Amino acid sequence: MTQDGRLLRGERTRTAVLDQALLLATVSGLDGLSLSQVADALGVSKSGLFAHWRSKEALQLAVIDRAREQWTERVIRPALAEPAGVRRLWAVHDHRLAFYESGTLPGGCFFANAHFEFNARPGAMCIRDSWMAFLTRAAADAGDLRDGTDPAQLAFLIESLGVCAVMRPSEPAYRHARQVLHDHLRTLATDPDILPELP
Amino acid sequence: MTQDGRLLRGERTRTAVLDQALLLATVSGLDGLSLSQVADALGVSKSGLFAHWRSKEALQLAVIDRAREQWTERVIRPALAEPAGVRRLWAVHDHRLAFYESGTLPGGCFFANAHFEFNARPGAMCIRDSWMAFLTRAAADAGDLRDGTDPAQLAFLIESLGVCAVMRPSEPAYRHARQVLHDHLRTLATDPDILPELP
DNA sequence: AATATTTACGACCGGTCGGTCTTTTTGTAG
DNA sequence: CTACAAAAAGACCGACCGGTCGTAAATATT
Repeated sequence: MTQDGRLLRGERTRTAVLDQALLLATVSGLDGLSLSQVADALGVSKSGLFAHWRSKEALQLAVIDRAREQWTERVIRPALAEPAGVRRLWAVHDHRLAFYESGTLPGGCFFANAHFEFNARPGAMCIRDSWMAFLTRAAADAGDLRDGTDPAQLAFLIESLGVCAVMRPSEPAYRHARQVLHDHLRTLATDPDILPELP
Repeated sequence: MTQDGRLLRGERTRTAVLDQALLLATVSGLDGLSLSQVADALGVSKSGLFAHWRSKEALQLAVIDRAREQWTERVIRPALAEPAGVRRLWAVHDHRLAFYESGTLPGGCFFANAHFEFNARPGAMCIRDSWMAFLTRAAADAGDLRDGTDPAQLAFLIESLGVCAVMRPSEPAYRHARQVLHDHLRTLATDPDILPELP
């Protein structure tokens, strides 16, 4: 670990800028994000940002990386702590909704927003591919599902409910998103009772 | 009907501008839409647009109205042609996906895009409320569903699958979106055989 | 104390934005 | 042909955008 106060200061502002930019990006969009807005919100000068990122695009890429780290820590890691199968599938869904409910990002979900922002533009989102692959893998690795269950189809359902819930964050939406998948998993699981009960 | 050639010409360009603006709005976003882009794409001057709409906001509102008309004609009206109940619920889902598949709007779904664009900003989308109300009503009016079926929950599932399908338009996504709801409706319907078979 | 390095700032640039104003073109009617 | 009205064009404005450059302040090294 470095002890240089200059580098420490730089690292501090760098993370502060990234956090602020991530917040603003979920509100104004990754493209609608303005360097002036980010700088003003933190009380720093706009030109100072260029000492850390050579262009707006570089900052955008850093923001994406930051969002991915956050997603991994808040959703994927807790799910991997559960045993593979129906419990892990439920955990990933539940932690995802809990992350949305926490209000960490005022704009809901960074990736959903970004996906809809760029869905018709070149160089689209490749991140979501790995996310869907993760869900599909989690469904395929579930040995406690009835034979004939289509992993891709189940992954699609889980993703659907999550996206729609964050689309209009409200108590009924989160409740429905949980209820539908809970019911569905109970019909698919060979032993439905290993699922935690809904509150 | 007016016969004045001047007014006819104005009406023609007005609809042409609205069509173009709707296309661009699904790509760049309703806010990211630029009057210069719209004008250039049609080979007209930017200032000429202000003869029809006094501001960008007025044009945006007109675009929203246009999108709503299109949605009504392509999705809601064909669904209302079906008898109330499980068949109508299926029709609204199927026609919606077919509209997405037609590629009419390069950006997928205007309303989904707009919703994610403004979900964290004041004066958010009120249109989606009436859409969800329509879905919920269609589910509540279904007399051919098993007792105990929650209309709001079923509407949430239908909306989820539609949104997720347009999120990444692909053959598997559309297939999954149809398969999941088809299976689900068959388990809910008192007479599953009135549902049209999937190809 | 002097020097080098890293962070941060203020002034400034070209370009695009939404919007205004004046003028020209296009079509109707007397 | 003239008078008039609607539509469209063109020049132009202030504001904001991403980005550059020279410089000052803070920190470390010698």
